[in-house]
Amino acid sequence: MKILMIEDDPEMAELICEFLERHHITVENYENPHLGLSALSFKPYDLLILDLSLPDIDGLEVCRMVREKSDIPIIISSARSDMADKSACFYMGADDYLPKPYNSQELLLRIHSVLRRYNKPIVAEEPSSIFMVDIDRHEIKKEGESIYLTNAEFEILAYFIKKKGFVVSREELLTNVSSINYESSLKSIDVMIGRIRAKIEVNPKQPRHLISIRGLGYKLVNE
Amino acid sequence: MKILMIEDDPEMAELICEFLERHHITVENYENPHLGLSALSFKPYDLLILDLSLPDIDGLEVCRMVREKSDIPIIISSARSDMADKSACFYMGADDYLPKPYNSQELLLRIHSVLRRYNKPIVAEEPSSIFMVDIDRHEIKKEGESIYLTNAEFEILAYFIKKKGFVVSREELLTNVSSINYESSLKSIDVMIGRIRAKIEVNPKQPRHLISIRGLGYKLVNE
DNA sequence: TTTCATTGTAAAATTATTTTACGCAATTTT
DNA sequence: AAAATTGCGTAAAATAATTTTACAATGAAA
Repeated sequence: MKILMIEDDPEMAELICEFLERHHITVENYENPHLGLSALSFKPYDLLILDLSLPDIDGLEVCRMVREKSDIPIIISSARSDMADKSACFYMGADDYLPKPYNSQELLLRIHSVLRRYNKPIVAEEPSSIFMVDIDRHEIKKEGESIYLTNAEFEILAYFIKKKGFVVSREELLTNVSSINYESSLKSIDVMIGRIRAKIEVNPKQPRHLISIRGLGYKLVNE
Repeated sequence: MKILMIEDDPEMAELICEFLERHHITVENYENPHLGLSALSFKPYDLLILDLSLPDIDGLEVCRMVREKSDIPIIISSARSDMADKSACFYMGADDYLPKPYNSQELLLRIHSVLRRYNKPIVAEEPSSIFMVDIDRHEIKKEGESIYLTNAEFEILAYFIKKKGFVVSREELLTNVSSINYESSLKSIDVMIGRIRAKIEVNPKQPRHLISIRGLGYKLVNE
């Protein structure tokens, strides 16, 4: 996560840098817009924080120039907080506008929100669960990969996932999973478990996820 | 340009409506969030303005529910202007946050800015959709290639695309797709699906996009 | 009115899923 | 160590849902 900043006030720049670095964001500041622009064309950045009141070129003009060459998310900050400027920024292709003075927390919030829009989540969510259910799409993913399951298989596995590792008895499945007939024999559960294993286990002979607990039933290890 | 608003204060709603209508924006307000939500699923809107302090459900919860089903741009307005709420909004997938009181001009600005972001898929938000609908041209393209579809076929497929991979039941299609007579038998849906498959699938016998979910309906895999 | 494309119906064919049955293997109990 | 229990894998049978087919109804355009 690396941010390019163009801000001519060294104190301000220092302040922001320190704050963001504390949040594990690398910031590179250029007090001179020309240098900043050339840095942008040579190195990859995730976001640009641009001050409006710059020496030499106007910030808006910088914004336009950036937007001509790059899709990078842009947050503009400015002491001039009048409406006209604001509109102009968006017109130039900025993604957010932050009137000075602002507190650092506010900036961080905007960074997150802008990045979210670009589908670049700052903190890659690390779900510790291997299996994730999407009821609406009738889909279960194992490590992000969607696995094809029949109705009963889907419901059974979803039930196990819901149970978070607790042992589930065959009776419990029979009564709680609607797509298996509750009058069926308990044996059919075994068959279905076998089929689910064939689909979710690397080596179905030595299951690592759907574990049988002799005499009790099965449990799911979802990690 | 049509906006859905969920705002329980009738005066406030009236004010905003009038202002926006003067700017040629159609606004439909629901004072009850449930009604608003259901409107959203039945009709197409360009943007949602959501009040946080609602009766019955919390605005944040409404936001989450909307975001689960839809990509619509969301602007949240609220009298509670604390940071926590603000972050929560963005976390729930809102696109902008507008603390009350605000003047109408400010709102209009936000609307434009949010819409601008959406129309400019700077980084393709939906990185790989195979099927794209162009309602105005009554056209659906598969990987850029426009495919000829009859009215009913078009609406059905468009409906699937809108649903983003969610399972759609035959009943749902019957009631939501206007060009199929809602008195028709559910079986006709299957026939139409078959016809659509013949047009969009490489091998209609082994569909890879319009997948049937036994006992539930169908879903579209749009990638 | 005729024609043509589209939509809807119904039955047959096909296919997928669930269930049962049974033999074998593994584990536990006696 | 033998017997009993429990779990596993396979295949066949039963069931149920989907797809295909052929054709009828509809409705808009010529």
